Amino acid sequence: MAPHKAPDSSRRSDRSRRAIYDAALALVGESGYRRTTIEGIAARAGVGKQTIYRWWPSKAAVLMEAFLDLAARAAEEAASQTGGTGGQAGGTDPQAGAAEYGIPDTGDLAADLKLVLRATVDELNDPLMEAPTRALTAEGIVDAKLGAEFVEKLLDPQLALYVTRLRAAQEAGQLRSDADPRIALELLIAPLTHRWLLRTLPLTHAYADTIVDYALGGLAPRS
Amino acid sequence: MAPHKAPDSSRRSDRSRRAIYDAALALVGESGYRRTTIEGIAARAGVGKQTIYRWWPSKAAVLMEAFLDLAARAAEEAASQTGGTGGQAGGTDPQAGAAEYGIPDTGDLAADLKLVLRATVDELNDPLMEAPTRALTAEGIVDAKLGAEFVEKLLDPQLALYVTRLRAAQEAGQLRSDADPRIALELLIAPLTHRWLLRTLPLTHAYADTIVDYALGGLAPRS
Amino acid sequence: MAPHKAPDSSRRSDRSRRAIYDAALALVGESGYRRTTIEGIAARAGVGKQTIYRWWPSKAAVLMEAFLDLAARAAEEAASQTGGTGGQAGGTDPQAGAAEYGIPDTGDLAADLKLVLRATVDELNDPLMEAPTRALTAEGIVDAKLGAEFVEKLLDPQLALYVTRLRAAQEAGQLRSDADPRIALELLIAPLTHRWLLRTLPLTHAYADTIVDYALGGLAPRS
Amino acid sequence: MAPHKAPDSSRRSDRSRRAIYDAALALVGESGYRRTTIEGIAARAGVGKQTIYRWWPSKAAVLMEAFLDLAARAAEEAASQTGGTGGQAGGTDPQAGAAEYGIPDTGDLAADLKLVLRATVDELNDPLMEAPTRALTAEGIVDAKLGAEFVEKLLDPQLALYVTRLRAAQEAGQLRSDADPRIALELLIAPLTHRWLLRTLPLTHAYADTIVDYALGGLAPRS
DNA sequence: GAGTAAGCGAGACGGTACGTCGTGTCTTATC
DNA sequence: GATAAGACACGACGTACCGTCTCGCTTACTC
Repeated sequence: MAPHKAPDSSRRSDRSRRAIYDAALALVGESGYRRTTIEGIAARAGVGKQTIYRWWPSKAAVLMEAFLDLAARAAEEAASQTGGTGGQAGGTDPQAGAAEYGIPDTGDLAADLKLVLRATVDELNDPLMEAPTRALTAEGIVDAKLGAEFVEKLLDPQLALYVTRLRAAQEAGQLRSDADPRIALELLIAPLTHRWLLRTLPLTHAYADTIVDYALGGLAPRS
Repeated sequence: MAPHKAPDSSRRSDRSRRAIYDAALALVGESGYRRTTIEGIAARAGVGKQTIYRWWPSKAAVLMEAFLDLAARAAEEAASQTGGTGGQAGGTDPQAGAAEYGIPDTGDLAADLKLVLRATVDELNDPLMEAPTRALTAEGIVDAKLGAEFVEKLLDPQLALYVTRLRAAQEAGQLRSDADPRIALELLIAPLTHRWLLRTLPLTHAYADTIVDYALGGLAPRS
Repeated sequence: MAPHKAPDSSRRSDRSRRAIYDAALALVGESGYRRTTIEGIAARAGVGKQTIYRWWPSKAAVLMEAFLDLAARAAEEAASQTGGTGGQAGGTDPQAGAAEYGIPDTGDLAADLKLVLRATVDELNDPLMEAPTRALTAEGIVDAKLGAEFVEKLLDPQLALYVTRLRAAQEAGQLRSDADPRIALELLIAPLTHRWLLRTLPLTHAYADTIVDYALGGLAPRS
Repeated sequence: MAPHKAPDSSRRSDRSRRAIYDAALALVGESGYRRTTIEGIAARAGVGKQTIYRWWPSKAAVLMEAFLDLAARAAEEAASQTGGTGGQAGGTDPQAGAAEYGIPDTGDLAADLKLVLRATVDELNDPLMEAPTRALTAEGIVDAKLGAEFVEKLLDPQLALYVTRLRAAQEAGQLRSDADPRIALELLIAPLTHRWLLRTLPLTHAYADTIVDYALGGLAPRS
């Protein structure tokens, strides 16, 4: 393998890094991922191309970091506004973003899930987030390495919140005790993702509600 | 607007078309979609570049058609082996591919679904199909037009089979009468797609079975 | 060796070739050879970079050809004006340029040489020719391959004219019969080249005359 | 204008300076002037790039100084071996190098010139000196400022020796009294330089001898 | 059966972006 | 305060493909 002598990150220019994040997100939003080029990002950020190639292996990696940074900043901002500790998740990890404040636990599982899934629907339908999220997801589907990073850094932290909430529901007797929360959560999340990614049918609050109802109640007739 | 004078498809070279299909699929399988180029396909197919540009608007479109052709040929072959009449779907449409023969109806909904979903799992895990399917899906996620074509030509025909089977189940009293089959099906299909696309966790027969059980039985405890 | 599959020169675009010549000469004249870039030439010529890289191995090679072409066109023009028959040199070879019409032979060797050398002085002092000629010469000094081409295509044809004239002088008894014309000519030419290349002292008509006198008469006192 | 605040040369690191000379000469010898880079010199010399930029304006200037230093060291060595005062040139100027010991004066002008010109031929043919000398000369041809420096520091001191010897010859009646020594010398030197720079024909001792004979005796037949 | 028009293999063309290299400036830490 | 190290903005390098174009050639269809 290429040793490639890693650059000295202590001397890295923060100014350039942030400018690159901004430029990358802006360009992807404006022109789409395909038409966004590294040269374009560099030009827009007022940065030499080499500064990008020095710190990132690919355009996708730049976008990924920019995206993570965006989420982190959003979370920080949210934290400073609400004054802090949301739910059960420890507040120090900036990665998980807005979702880190956990899924509420009012005692009514169905209601709590609908609340969260409706929020997810809104987020997915947000035109600002759409372009970069789609780009990143699509890239991850084709590039296994990037996909793994995407899952690890963005998806898994969010899914963990569901696991937590579902376990609590199990203890409260609102979820079958023999159900695997990790799989149960997929029954809830996957249909939304499916519609969003493949654009088969519109993704609405009503749909989210229906999914919760079907998943909890089951498709088979209750005897 | 120049109407672009559509070429006379009656004079089209079938030999070239097939060679392009083969080259496209082979190259995507070998080097990935990204590294596959139109020039590369033309060279491998022993074809002029213009012959590709004449008939297809994009690399993705070439791959899409190659893929549809592959599915059609596979279906044809399957048909000639089983002697023909599949399920309820009329056998003349080559598009729907292998799935067109329908979901069996033995009277046991759960068993039938598990059978079909296990087959889907196998198909998704088939390394031959993996690269082009992923490439096409990813492209469709970013390019709405292509995505629509993908859904219309490949996905919808398959989903229609589920709708048919689920409606039958409803009439047989094995599915809640108030359930929308189009949504119910997503509860079953989406988790598989989710795992496959995002590679979160392994996609196995056991997982398919569990999904069927959870979806039919519901996550909430039976009273 | 790299096979490199030579391009099909019969399909070459003449328009592009000439545009490249013009751009190269103009840029070298305006900004100097150093600051002239292949990208710049391509842009100025309205040509893709690859069109340059396809046909020439280096910037120097482009300039060399442009220069030869310039000389050829100048010669052609001169020919069409004077109506043709120059001196003893056959008029069909476009390479040698203006010099091909030979060195006059009035019977007075010294006068003839002074005439020609004064013309050479003027040519070397012509600011239009200066930049590209210097660039080419300098490049040839460092790059032996290019230098050989320079000598073969530009210098040797001119020197041959001197050989011819000096041989005639020998027969006329105006040049020592034991003198090698090829070497004799260097005594005449080299001092001019020397001053021009190294810029030691100004290069004037008087200097040319003096060189002829010294070379013919010898530096030693006549007994 | 920023006067560029000249650095304090008293604090300059001699160690670095010499390392840079060595690296520059070595690299030019190994890879040619073109492929030699300032970064490469710095790396090879174990020196920061800034140390080069602080003290020299260009790559050519570095090489020029390195070359002068080389000549000076060679002269010093020669001096310490022969025990000292060579000819008429005062021994304190290190610039002129080996040539400073002057052109011998045995009374036989032709023999003395042949001796010196043969030595020059050998020096020009020395493969060690060839690369840097060619590089420097070529650079000077294109860059007038550098060329002037080259002439002033390297060429003129050597030519002055010829002037001295030729004047002596004039006084001894071996050179026409009306001949300008500065021009006469060019008749002798320029042909050698010409062959070496342009590589038209091989540069040999015999050639040097012939040049002396032709130049002294003249090309015209002696009456 | 000759004439003609389309598709075809081939590949040159004007371009855009790639990823790398070197420039000359600047900053940081060391001596 | 000069130095070794090296990040930075910049710009050119030479390459790979893009999508368009023009060449002869082959292959139907038309008259």
